[in-house]
Amino acid sequence: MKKENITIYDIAKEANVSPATVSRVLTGNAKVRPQTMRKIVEVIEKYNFRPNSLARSLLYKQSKMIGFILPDINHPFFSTLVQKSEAHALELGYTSFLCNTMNSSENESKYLQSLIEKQVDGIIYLGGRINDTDTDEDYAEEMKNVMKRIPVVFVNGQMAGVDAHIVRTDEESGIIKLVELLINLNHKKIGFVGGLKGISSTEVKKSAFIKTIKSKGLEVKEEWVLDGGFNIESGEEVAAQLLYLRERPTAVVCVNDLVAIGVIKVLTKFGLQVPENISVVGFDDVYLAKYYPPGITTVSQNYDLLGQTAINILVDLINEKEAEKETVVPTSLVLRDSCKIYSE
Amino acid sequence: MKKENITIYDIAKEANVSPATVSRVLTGNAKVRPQTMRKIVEVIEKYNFRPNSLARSLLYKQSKMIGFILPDINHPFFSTLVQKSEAHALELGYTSFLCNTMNSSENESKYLQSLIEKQVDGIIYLGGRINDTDTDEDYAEEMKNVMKRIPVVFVNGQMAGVDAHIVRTDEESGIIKLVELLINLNHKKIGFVGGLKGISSTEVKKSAFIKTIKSKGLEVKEEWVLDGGFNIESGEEVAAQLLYLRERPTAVVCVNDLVAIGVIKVLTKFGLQVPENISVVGFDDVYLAKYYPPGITTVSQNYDLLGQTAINILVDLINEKEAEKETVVPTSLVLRDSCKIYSE
DNA sequence: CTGTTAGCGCGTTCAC
DNA sequence: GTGAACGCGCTAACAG
Repeated sequence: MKKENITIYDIAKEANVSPATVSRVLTGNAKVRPQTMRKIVEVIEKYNFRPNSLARSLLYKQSKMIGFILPDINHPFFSTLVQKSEAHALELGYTSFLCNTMNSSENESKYLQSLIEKQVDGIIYLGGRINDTDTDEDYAEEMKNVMKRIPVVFVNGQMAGVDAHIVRTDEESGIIKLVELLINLNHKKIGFVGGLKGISSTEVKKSAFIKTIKSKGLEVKEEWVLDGGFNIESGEEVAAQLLYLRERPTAVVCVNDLVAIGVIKVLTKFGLQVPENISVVGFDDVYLAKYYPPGITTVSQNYDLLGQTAINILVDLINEKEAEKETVVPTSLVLRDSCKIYSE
Repeated sequence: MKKENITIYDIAKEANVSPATVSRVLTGNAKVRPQTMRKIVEVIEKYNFRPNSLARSLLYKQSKMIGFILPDINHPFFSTLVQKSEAHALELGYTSFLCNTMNSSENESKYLQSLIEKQVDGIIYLGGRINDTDTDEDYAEEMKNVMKRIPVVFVNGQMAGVDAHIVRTDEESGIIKLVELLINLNHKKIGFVGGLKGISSTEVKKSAFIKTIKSKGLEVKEEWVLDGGFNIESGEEVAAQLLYLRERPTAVVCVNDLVAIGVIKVLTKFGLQVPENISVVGFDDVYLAKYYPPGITTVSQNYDLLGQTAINILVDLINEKEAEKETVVPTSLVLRDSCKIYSE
């Protein structure tokens, strides 16, 4: 089990210098005579020596690692966001630790503990309990405890009573853009489908939807507002419900692109063409949205900006600099072919 | 910058015991009087103390971390595989470090060094240079150096001259199943599209394709075998080429599902219905394959088994147990609606 | 059952 | 410009 590691002592001995000198060439923190330096570098390369970052972190009290907490890396929204964030973190000298909670609060707690033990310098919270509208007391307590020791940034989430730094997509204005688009396209019967009660993103979107519809003097039919979930299956189920309706909406806003895909799939299957017979729009601009026929009109999350901002704020916090308490990242409308002008 | 960490010394002092005793209750490696134990646990909870795993790893010479090297977490094949593998690793007590190389060999080298410095116990190589058919000398050398210190498992890849433990999907038999299916459906003009020359997966699949076609007494037309890449865009481009042909194949085997999606998209756009006018099959059984209309017939990679096997072998190597040098994971045909019987 | 001590690998004083 | 010594937080070994 015990690995025989090469250490600076071995290097020092072979190069006839002290470990301290080896350390100096490693860090570059002090001057070393070129000749000595050359010799040391030579030995280092000979043995392919790499300093043990564990030891270094122990000493510095800095691990140069950040933890990511997210529900599921398999969801394109998260995989894209993670990829962008991670790349930016790497540029800033941080490596990333991914924690897929698989929507289990238990896992979430375990991972949180694990990240603390691993001495990560900060945590990016992409999803999980920060998405619940009703904050669980115990979780909030746990979160506060974590935050006492480690800087945390919430992305698109929040917790009641937890005073965290937040970076969030402007979901409200995104939905408004979508609804206004549909209204401008002459739609008067518009539905909102997918998402779950109690998940903040759903609530934010839904109320933005209702507000906009009403402000335009249109009606929000209860049967056109259908809960579901966030994946393709949810969209399929919700579409089935849509089909049962005596009076169907002429356009549907979906909580995200995956739901939109599910909706389009089932609607099409049963003979309702999108956008000819019904318009459907999504949210997120997942890469699929572009490819799924007919191409889904949606709102882009601005992954790059969202990820970079989150990392920048976290790093500022790590370095004990001031940072914006709440940053709102704008969205942009992406026009594709899943909606069209409504005409009787 | 310096964080004031709570240590076992603080706990020990407060509980009027020695650090060693605190350590004993932490590890459970020795008996402690219940009364003492209770007191210690109490103090630990009071301060919400967590042991520093960096220090522990330094001592044990084991980090309980594994590194994953992969091209891009945003590709559903990798995100699924990672998710399955990671979950299994976690069950075995290992946490995972993801390294997205973004198809850059430079990043790959950097990450490799970083993983060594971080003292990961093992590395799972999901993709990157192990997918090249022509092995670069320097990379092979670097890899061998890494493997001298850390166990490595290659998933669906290999390097000439590098004697690694390998877990791989039986791509050959997968392709054979696909081609035989098409032939049984009466197709006589079959193409193979996507993938890149010099990438082993492509070469394996392509030669399995050619072999099978020939063994059935059919012809392999050169213009029906088109290189491309591995994403949806590649599929689109390749489909455009297909459209130019005077004589088109009646069925196309794609190097993977994403390419199949791109192909179907463009073909459909230009009026060729799938499967009515042309049959298209993919590979991987990415979750999209199920949803992308008309539902793509493909070969499933058996992600669970692939991931678990890789982790099991790696962990065996870490524990210096014997392990299979090469494990082949079977595939299974997934029938959906993107191909049908050919009739003149 | 419990305390003392040493050392994992490294970097940073402080002398020289 | 270089070396000796200490300490980061933890646990195993050895006494008691």
